[in-house]
Amino acid sequence: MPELPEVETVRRTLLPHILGRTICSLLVLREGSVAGIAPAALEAKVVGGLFCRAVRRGKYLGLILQGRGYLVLHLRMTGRLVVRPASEPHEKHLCLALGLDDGQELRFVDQRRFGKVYWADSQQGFAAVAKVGVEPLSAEFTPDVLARCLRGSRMRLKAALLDQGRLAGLGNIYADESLFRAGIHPERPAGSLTEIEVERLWRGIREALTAALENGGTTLRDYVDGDGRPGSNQYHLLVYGKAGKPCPKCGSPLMRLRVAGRGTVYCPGCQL
DNA sequence: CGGGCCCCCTGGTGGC
DNA sequence: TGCCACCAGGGGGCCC
Repeated sequence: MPELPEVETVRRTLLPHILGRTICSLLVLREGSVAGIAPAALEAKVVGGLFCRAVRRGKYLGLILQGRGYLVLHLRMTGRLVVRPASEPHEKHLCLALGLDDGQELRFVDQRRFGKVYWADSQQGFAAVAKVGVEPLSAEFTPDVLARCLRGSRMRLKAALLDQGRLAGLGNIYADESLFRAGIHPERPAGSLTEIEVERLWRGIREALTAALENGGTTLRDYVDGDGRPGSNQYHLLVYGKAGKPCPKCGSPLMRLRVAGRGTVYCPGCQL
């Protein structure tokens, strides 16, 4: 499940494959994967365009075509971006293929079909598609900013962390990892944290995301980077997917809850 | 405002 | 071996 560290890793690893390349063709195999624009209109926007930059906001990836706009992607659960020679057979769940001027294809493959491709004509358009809150790895994200994200909210804390309009890019894995690192219970009312707890949560979020980024993301099943390589952060997770196993801090069994419709793992001894 | 549920969707798992 | 219910979840929509 690509969250911020995975999408950022894709951005960094994909860039060398597409930078300076011109798009020669667009093949839409699954119209449902294209949102907000008709496939023919998207074709007119992208064919002839040159990749000059790639940006990320939360879990949204923006591949910038010089003087044209943003090819925006959201990978959702199982979306993958792969670069393959155009001569290679299509993947089973291929949704969209961009022919490049070096004989390669940039392919959007998505087994579960939740992923979406959008088009934005401008930076403002990109911001309107990728309408998310503060970037947790930016300098702008301070404990004070986190406090403002949570202040006055009676939502359960984990639900607030998953709310992309508040913080950009946390999904189920890193929400659990951040809360464990901070030692705070996922069901605490978001607005009930003390200043000290907000500071701990701020650090927990930063550390969980930074570690994941250093490890090239978490590969549980489907996620691979722009080179087709899995990440290794799954070997460094502290609690996600480890219900019943001993807590890495205190040894008591990790417990499982359902919060905001998501499976949630936490330590009843450490997270208060 | 927030919680709960459904939907989109496929493949893996476990029960019988 | 096969069939089937169930589960995983990002995000949007809907109702209460």
